[in-house]
Amino acid sequence: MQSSRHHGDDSGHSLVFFDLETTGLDVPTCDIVQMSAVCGDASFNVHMLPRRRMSPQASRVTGFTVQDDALLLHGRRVETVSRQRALITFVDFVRSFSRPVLVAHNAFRFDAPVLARALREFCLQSEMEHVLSGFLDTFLLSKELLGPTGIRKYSQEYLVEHFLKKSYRAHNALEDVKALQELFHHWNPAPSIIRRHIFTMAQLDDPFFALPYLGPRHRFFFQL
DNA sequence: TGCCAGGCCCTCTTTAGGGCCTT
Repeated sequence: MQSSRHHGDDSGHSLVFFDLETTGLDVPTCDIVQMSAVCGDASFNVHMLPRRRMSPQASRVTGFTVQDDALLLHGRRVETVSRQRALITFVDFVRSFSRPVLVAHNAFRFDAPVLARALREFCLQSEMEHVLSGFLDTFLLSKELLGPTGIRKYSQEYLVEHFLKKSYRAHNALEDVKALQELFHHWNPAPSIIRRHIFTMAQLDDPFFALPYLGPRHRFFFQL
């Protein structure tokens, strides 16, 4: 039975902001090294040792390196849990909320498919699908929400600086999710816009699902 | 050892190229 914890929007969804730090940007092959989430005051944060080496670019951006089978953050060892344990506890965290939606910046292209692949490896995808109402991509949502305002840059770091007038430790997953939650509450988008941008894990593998995210030209084409 | 993507969008476009977003 699910708990009734609810920190969400007016449509009854709990918005669980999440972020992954990984060994690189290659969605089909990268490994997760940090997984963080926040929903209201509840937070989740685990580190895990990657199987593949960190790309130099990812190390430079995140500060994570691997040395002697230990994960280091800016040269300091951080505690890790097994990848399976990390994913099981994450599913449990998500399960503790009412009608949870996992929210991330660029979730559709990056965080959601990387998470789905990791869950699939440990046969946890169907369990997560059962628990989860869907994903929400704040990158795509912000384009619709802010496009008419003339904003031309949609990186999370820029949006946080622009709207919240502050900088933060970007690329630390826990700091990223806290900033994203604050940014989202600052925007306070209408439930209708939120609902329009929610997608399920199954839809990640559905080529036709890309339709709602296609640009005006494509949308016009399909309306013909 | 050494290096690393992909798909959409925009425009000085469509016989293309470059930028963005995530690490």
